[in-house]
Amino acid sequence: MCKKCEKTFYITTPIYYPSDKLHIGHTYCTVAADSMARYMRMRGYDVMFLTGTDEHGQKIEEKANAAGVTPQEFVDNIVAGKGGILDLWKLMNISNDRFIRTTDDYHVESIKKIFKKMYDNGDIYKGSYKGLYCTPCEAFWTESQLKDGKCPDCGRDVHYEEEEAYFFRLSKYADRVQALLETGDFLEPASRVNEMINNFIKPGLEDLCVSRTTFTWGIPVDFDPGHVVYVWVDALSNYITALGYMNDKYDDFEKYWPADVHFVGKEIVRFHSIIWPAMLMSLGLPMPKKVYGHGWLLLDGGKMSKSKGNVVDPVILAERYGVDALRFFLMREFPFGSDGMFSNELLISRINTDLANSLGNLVSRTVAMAEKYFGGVLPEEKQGGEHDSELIEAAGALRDAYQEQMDKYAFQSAIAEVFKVLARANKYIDETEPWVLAKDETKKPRLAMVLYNLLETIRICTVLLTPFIPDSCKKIFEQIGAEADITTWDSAARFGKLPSCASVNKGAAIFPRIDMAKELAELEKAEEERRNGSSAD
RNA sequence: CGCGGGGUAGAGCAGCUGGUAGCUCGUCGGGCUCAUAACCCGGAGGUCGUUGGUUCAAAUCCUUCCCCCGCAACCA
Repeated sequence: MCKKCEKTFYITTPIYYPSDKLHIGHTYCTVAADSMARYMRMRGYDVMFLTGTDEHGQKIEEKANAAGVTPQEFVDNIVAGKGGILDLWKLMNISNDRFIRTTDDYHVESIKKIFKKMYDNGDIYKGSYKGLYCTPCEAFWTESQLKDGKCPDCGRDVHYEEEEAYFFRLSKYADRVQALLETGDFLEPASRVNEMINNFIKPGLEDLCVSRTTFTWGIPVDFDPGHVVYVWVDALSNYITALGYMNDKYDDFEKYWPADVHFVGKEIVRFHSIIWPAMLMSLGLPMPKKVYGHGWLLLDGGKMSKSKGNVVDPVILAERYGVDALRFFLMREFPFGSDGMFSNELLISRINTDLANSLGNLVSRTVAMAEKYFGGVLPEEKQGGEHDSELIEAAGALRDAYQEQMDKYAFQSAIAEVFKVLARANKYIDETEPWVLAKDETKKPRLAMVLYNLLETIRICTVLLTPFIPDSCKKIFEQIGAEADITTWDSAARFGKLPSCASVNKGAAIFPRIDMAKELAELEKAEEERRNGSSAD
C-alpha cells in the first residue's frame, strides 16, 4: 500500500508543564494515549503519537530563579535529566513517535510565524489589559478573585493598572465554536459540552489576552520584542508544529492533520475545545476530530496536589509492582471520562485479582497441565465435548465486543470484556476436570482438546491485552507457544489459530501475587522516604 | 439561586430512553486439587441522599431541601 493510501491516526497527550516532577495523573493520561496508540497500530493504522512538554511561562521563570539556574537549565533538568520526564516515559514503556518541547528551535520558529499570521489576518490586535494588579506577585486579578479586597496570593493591596498587550479576537469565533461544540461528538464526554457552553460561550466570549510583558521566559513576539507570546497560544500550537506546520523540521502536516483525538485533563478542556478551535479557525485549518476530557485520579476524595503533599509517585509503584501492573491498573480500574479514587490498597487488590488470579494463574495452570500430561506438546488427536462450544463462542465473539469499547475510548469496559472470557476459561477447567481426564488413558484426546481450547482462549485474550500490558503479553505468548503471526489483530478474530500440536514453555509466574498487608506498610515507608528525600534537595 | 458532575449492599462502581436492584472486592458456607493459599458454586447484606408529585408501575420522569466534588482562577 502506498504511503498516502494508508489509514492514519494522530493522537496527542497534553504537553506537560515541567515545573516539577510528574505524578500518577500525568502517567494516567499518557498511558491511556499509549494504549490507544498501540491498539490503533495493531489495527493497522499509521499512527502518530505525540507527547511533550510546555516549558515557558512565569512559573518556570520563578522556579528557575529560586533554584539559581537559568530557565532553560531548569527545564532541561526536569525533562531530560536523570529521573526526568523522558526517563519516566521510558520506564512506563510509552511508545510515542515524537516528543516536542516548546523550547525546541523549530517550535519557536513556528510560533513566531503563527502569531504573525493571526496578526496579519486581523485576529490579533494591540490593546491594553486592565485590571487590579498586585505588584509583588506581578499578577492581575479580577474583582471576584480577590480575598477581602486583597491579593488572594499574598494578601497585600492591589491597585488598578493598565498594560499594553495583544489580544486575540476570540469573540469573533464564538458562534462557530459553539456550533462545533453542539454538533457531533467533537467534545467528549458529552457532559463537558454543557459545561463549556454554559460557563464560557453563553456569558459571551471575551477577546483573549495573548501576550505578556511582565516576564521574559517565553517566545518573543516577532514584530514587538517587548512582548512574549501567551503560553497557551504557544502550547496548543504544539499539535501542529510537531508535524512541521510552518517549520522545516518535519513534513507530516498534510499526512496527519487533523488530529483524530486530543486526550486532555478535564481542567484544560476549555483551552482545547474553545481557544484551540478558534485559533485553528483563524489559521484556516481543519478542526481536530475529537477532544476527550478524561477524569482525575482522586486521593481520599480530594484532588492530588503538590501543595497537599499527597502526590502519588508512579516510579515507586512501577518499580515495586512492575510497569505493566501499574499500566493495567490505571486502564482497568477507572472509567476514562470520570474521576476515580486512587489508593494503594485498590492497586494491589486489582493486581492480585485480575492479573495474578484470573490471568496469570490461568496461564500457569494451563501450561502446567500441558507439560505434566503431555510433556509440553499437545498430541494431534483431539476430541470435542460438552462445554466446548460455550467457551469457543465467548472467545470468538470477544474481539468485536472489545473493539466496540475501544473505539469509544472505554478502556475499562474493553478490558472487562476480556476478563469475562478469562473467567469463562477458568470455569471451563472446573467443568471439564482435566485432572480426571488425565487418569484415563482413553480420554487423552479429550484432555488434549480441553487444553487446546484453553490455550486458544488465552491467546485471543492476550492479543487484546497487548496494548495495555505489552511486555507481559509477550511473555504469555512465549509460554503458550504463540508465534508472532498469531498474535495479530486479525488472528484474534478466529478461534483455532494455534497449531494443533501446540507446544508450551513453562516459565516464571508472570504476575506474582502481592502480600497486601506487608506491601501497604512498605509502600507507606517508601513514599515517606521519597517525600523527605525530595524536600531535602 | 454562577455553571457542571455526583449521592445505589461494608468499600468502589453500573443501571437512569420507567416494569419485582446488578457488577467487582470483602464477608459467610460448600466444591475441587491442574494452578500463583489460586479456581468453581451458593448464601447473607440495599426502604437506590431528602420532600412532595406524575403513573397501573419510579433508582429511573418532575419538584423541595441537604451533602460531596469539580470548573470559573497556568494542577493530568
